Amino acid sequence: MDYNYLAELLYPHIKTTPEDMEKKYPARDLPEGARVMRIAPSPTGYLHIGALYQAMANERSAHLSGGKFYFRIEDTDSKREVQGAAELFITMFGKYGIKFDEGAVIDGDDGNYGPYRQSQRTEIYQTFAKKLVQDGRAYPCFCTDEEIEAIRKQQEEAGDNPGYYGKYAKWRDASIEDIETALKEGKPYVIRLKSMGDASKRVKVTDAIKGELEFPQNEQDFVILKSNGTPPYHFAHAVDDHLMHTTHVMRGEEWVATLPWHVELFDALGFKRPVYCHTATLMKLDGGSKRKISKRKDPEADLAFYIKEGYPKDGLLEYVMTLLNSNFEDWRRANPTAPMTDFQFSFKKMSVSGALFDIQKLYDVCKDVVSRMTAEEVYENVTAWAKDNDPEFYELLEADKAYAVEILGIGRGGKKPRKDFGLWSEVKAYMGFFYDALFTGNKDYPENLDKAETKKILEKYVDIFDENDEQNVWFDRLKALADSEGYASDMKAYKQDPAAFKGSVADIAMMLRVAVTGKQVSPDTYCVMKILGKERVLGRISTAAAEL
RNA sequence: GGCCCGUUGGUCAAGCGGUCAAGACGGUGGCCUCUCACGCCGCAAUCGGGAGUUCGACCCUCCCACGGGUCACCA
Repeated sequence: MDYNYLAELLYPHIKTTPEDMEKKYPARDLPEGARVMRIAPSPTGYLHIGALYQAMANERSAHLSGGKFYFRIEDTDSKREVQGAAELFITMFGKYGIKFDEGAVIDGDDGNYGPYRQSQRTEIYQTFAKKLVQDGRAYPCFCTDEEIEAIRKQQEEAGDNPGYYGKYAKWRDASIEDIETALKEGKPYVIRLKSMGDASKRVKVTDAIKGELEFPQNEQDFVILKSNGTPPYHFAHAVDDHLMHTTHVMRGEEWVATLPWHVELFDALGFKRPVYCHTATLMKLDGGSKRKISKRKDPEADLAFYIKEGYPKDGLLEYVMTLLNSNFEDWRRANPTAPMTDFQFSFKKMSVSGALFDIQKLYDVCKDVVSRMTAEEVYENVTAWAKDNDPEFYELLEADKAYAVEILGIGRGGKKPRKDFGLWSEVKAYMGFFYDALFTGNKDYPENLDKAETKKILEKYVDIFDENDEQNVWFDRLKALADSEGYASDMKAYKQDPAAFKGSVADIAMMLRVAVTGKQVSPDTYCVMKILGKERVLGRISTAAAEL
C-alpha cells in the first residue's frame, strides 16, 4: 500500500508538515525543572468547582517551579458546546484571581502557542493525522453506526472485548481500491489509529499523584479524527500538549482508563510524553453515601453559587487548597498573614481518593479568612456582594462608608478577633440594627429576665447614661446600677451565692444589649452605643422600656 | 462483566515495620468573659474483613468485601 498516495487522497489541502509545526512552536525558554501546565476545560456549561481545584493545583505547581500556566479551551465538540461558556470561564477564573500567563482571552488569544481554542486548530491536527497516514499508522474507516453496533454484538456473543481492533477492524487493512471507491461514493469516514499494541502485554506509567500504574497495552484503533475533520479529546490532547510544550498534564482520574491510548499515540507521533497527574474526584455526601458532585443535582457544583451565596473568594480558595494539600491548614495556622502563594504546594500531598466537599468546613475557613481582614476590606467585599444581591443594604453601605467601616471594625484586629460571620450574606443580619431603616424593633430577651425588672432597669439607665464615658467608666456605672438594684456587680460573688441577688451585672448588660440591638448576640455593647450615639441609644432604650 | 484505582473517627486527614494512631471541621462537657462570638482545657469517635511474612504490622504479600472510574465520531 502506498501510504503517501493515501495521505494525499485524504488530505490534498494539507500542505503543512509536522516539521513546520515544530518550527512554529519552538521549545520554551525556561529554566531547568520549570513546569508548563494548563487547564483545558470544555465549554459545556458553567464552571465546575472541580475546575477551580484543577486550576489552583496547576497554577501553583507551574509557578512554584518557575514555569508557565496557560488556558486552553477544548471546544472540539460543537454539539455539546454552550454559547458563551468559554467567556464565562474566563471571567469566573478572573473573579477568583486565577491568573494565566497565556491562553484564550475574551476576544482571542494571548500567547505564542495559540490558537488556544481547539476549534481553531483543525489544520494543525490534520497535519499530524496526515503524517500518521503517511507512516501507515492511521487509516480511514467508513463504518456506519450500524456496522459498529453489529461488531459490538458479535463481540458480545464471542465473549471478546468490545471495540474496534484487530480482526474486528474492518478497514484496517482495506485495499486502496476499496478506499477510493468509498471516497468516490462520498461516504463519511473517520481516521483511526492503527494500533500496534498487544493486550497481552503490559504498559507501565508513573503518575505523579497516583504512583505506578500498569495496564494491558492498547489495542484499540480509536478515532483520531472525526468525520467532520475535527479530533476527539485524545488526539487533540497529544498534539496540543506536545506543541504547547506542556510538561505535566493534570486531569481528572476518569482519564486513567485511556492512558494506554495516549501512551501509544505519543509514541506513534514521536512525541515525548508529559508527566501525568491524575486527580481524585470531588465528592459530596448524599443521603448515606458518597457520590460525585454532579452538575445537574448540586447547586454547589457551580462556582457562581459561591459568589451568589456570599462566600469570600479567599475562603473558597483556602478551603480548596486544604483539599488539595491537607497540610495547608497547618501551614496557615503557622503563617496567618502570609500570602497563599508562599505555601509549598506539592503533588505528593494530594489525596489519591475522592474527598468529600464539606461545606461546613468551608464555612469555618471562611470565618477565619474574614476575621483576618481589615474592616475596610470587609466593607469592600460586603458592598460588592450587596450591589448584586441586596440593593437595599447596598444603598445603606454606600451612603456612609465611614459609618459602616467603624461598625465592622468592632472587635477586629486583635489576637483574638471576633468571628461573627463567614459569608457576606450574613453581614446584614449581623449589623443591620445599626441602621434605623433595618432596625425592626423586635427584642429577643432571654427567658430568664423578668419583664418588669427589665423595664425598671432600662428606665433607670436612661438617667445615668453619659455618651462621653470611657469604657471602664461606662461599665462602672452598670455596676453601680447593679448594686443599687439588688444585682451582683461582682461576678465571683454572684457565682458563689446566686440566690442572694436578683441577678448579676451580666443580666443588666444583656437588658441593655437587647434593648439597643434587639439581639442577644452582638458586638460589644459599649462600642455599639458609642457608634449609635446618645440620641439613638436613649431613644431605643426608652421605647424598649415603654414596650415592656 | 473486562480493565484500572481506592478503603485510617461522622467528614478532611497525618502516619510508610515498633506511635498512648497527629491535627482540623462537626459533636459534646467545662473554663474565661458584661452577653454572644473568640480563645483555652477536656471528652466521645478511626486503621473494611480474612489469611500470611515478621520477634513485631495501619504500614509488606495474597484473597475477599465494599466504593469509585472506564469500556463513544463527549470531554
